[in-house]
Parts: sequence; structure tokens; C-alpha cells
Amino acid sequence: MPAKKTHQRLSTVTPSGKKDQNFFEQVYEVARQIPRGRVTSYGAIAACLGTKSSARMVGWAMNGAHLIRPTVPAHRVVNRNGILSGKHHFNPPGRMEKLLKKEGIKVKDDTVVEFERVFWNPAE
DNA sequence: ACCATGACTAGAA
DNA sequence: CTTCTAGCCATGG
Repeated sequence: MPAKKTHQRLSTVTPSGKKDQNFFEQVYEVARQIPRGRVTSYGAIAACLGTKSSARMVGWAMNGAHLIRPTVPAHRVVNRNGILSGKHHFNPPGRMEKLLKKEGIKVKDDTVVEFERVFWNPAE
């Protein structure tokens, strides 16, 4: 029975489940390598994968990050300004900030304090 | 098929 | 300095 058409696409492969499959996997893989107490940006991950201008896709990948295993530390990924742009996708929203502070990262006004200092470059 | 939206970013004004 | 524009590309109406 063919059934199953909607939902359950982000967990194993990708939203489209085609060409980006590898891309999404790489995004998750890189995210998992972010050291504890450090953060990185969507663009940095995208650039690391060669798709520098597709930072939005990285964000989209993060959208399903909470459904996959092993777990992906999506809270360590912020935008290029160090702003917790994805906090509203957490549960509850304050969860992201809480997790970061728990790792020693200071957060003020939805922004990572001393962002450049705790920034981790995936390319390294 | 077209249009609007989005966890983004670099560059122009 | 701030604000706007264009590129990006999958998803949903």
C-alpha cells in the first residue's frame, strides 16, 4: 500500500529527498562537530560545503534537525551576527538560549556575547 | 505554473 | 552608521 505521501520526509533524507540528500547529511554532520561551548553560522556551514550562497538551505535543514538521530546541536548554529535567529523554532523558544548558557556561552538580547571569540569555523 | 515566505548573506545606496 | 536589494532554492497555497 503506497499511502504515506506527506510528512516524514525530513527525518531520513531531505525535504525533496533527491539531490540535496547529501547536502542535508553534510549539514547535520558538520553541525554535530561543533565543539561544546562554541557556535557557528549558517553561512559558514554552507561555505564549508561549497554552497556558500545557500545559507538559507542550511537553515531549512536545521528545521528538521530536531527529528533526526543522532541529535544535532542546532542551538550552536546562529546567523552571521550571532543572533539566535532560530530560537522560535525551539521548544520552548527560550530553550536555545538556555542550552547555550549551559555550555558557557553568554547570551544577551538574543545575541551571542563575544560571538567572534566563540565562533567555530567548520573549515578548520 | 505563479507568487509569497523563510533558522541567510554580501554588497550597494 | 543603517536600510535596502538581489541571489539563493525548497516548500506551500
